[in-house]
Amino acid sequence: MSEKSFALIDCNSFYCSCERLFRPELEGKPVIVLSNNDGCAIARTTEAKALGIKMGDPYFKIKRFCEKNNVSVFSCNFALYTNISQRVMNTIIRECPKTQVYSVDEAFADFSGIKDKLKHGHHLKSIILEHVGIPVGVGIAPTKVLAKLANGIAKKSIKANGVVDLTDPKWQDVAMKMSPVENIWGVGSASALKLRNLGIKTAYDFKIFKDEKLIQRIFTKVGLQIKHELMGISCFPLDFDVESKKEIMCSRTFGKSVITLQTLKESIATYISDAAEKLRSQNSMCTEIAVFARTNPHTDSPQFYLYQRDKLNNPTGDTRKLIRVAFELLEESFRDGYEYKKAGVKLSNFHSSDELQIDFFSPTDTLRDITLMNTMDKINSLEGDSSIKLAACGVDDHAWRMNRAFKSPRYTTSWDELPSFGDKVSNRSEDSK
DNA sequence: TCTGGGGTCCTAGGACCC
DNA sequence: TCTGGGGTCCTAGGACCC
Repeated sequence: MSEKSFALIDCNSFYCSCERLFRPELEGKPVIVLSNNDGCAIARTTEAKALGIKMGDPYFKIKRFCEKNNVSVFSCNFALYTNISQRVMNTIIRECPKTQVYSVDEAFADFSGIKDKLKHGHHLKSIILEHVGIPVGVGIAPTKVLAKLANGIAKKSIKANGVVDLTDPKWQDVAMKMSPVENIWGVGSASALKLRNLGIKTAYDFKIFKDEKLIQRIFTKVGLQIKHELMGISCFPLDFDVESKKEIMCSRTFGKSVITLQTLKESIATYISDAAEKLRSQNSMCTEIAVFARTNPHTDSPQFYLYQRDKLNNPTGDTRKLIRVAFELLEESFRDGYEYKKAGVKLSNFHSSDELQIDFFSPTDTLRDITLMNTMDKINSLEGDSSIKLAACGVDDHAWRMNRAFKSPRYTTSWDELPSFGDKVSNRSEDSK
């Protein structure tokens, strides 16, 4: 049996490259793509990176700079990116049937048994460019972590011309000595700091570090697996079942703050509709639903994080039912007087479903009509009562993750502790201008 | 002073990824 | 004025059971 081998194919500045497909004249020029509501930069070409534009830079802060430096700026178009992504992935899968689609712009292909891996990598790269028009980098190695490392070099090195093969352990060591621990896939800032405190500065230092028990204790099982992957021992096999999500979330930041329950409800109804559609498309039903909304963390105002979740007695993928529960949860925790800046829903705890959907209320158009009609009554009239109990007000990993700012003392989840807004907002009944 | 023990399930918290 | 939107996994500790 031949040695295991993985190729990581990663699209260059993917969203920007998608936009460039339709604007070829932007080749070689700085381009960025903005998030929802044109909030911040979420993709930059190398030219834009070279200008110093950072991932997540708020657009209003760099707008002037972009104008001055002729940076082309695009609002995001996820429908387009998803479509282009599928074309890229299909092209890869045609060439390498054993491929794990890892994210919208990345895939791991099984390169085991391929004789001239470097040549095959170049072939993939050119065929994707030719068929879809998207430039990619290819990193080849015996483990995923090393393939990731190879990919990083492939994108940076001019000599590599987009493809790097780290099959040879000698080259692995060379690459690892060049790579600071922060660059290892799976090592974030918290772990990097701890590793540096242990005197581990490069990927190579980590590879040759002797005390595995210590690594396991400090960085858990995953940390040790990463170390083993650096040593050439594959711990993360290809996973072909990435289609099936375990959680489905839909959330948005609002352009303007939302103050009324009714406006919040309309958003939540839309999010549920989108999430439920995804749920059904993977033949799942959920038994847990969460609703959340938060105030704007980028201000000095008192912060509030509304969060409610509930378990459903019976699994469902029915939009109506989910909306009704979501509305109950929302009403239960809605606080008048707060300016909500972001809201969302999360469906989880899935059961597989064979029967599907005949009864399921899915067409988004119909739902839009309903939300536009602006009434909970309409929803209620669609089906009988629901006697679902409300969960206690709580916080979960999601709340924590939403924004670290919420860890600060100004963040409260207990209604009794809510700061008083006084006259400032008490008369407000419309959503803010 | 002494104060069962073992097992399972669930959740919050922490870390990481794109 | 204006600050993204998704995901996954692991572990400790509490609740609960016998």
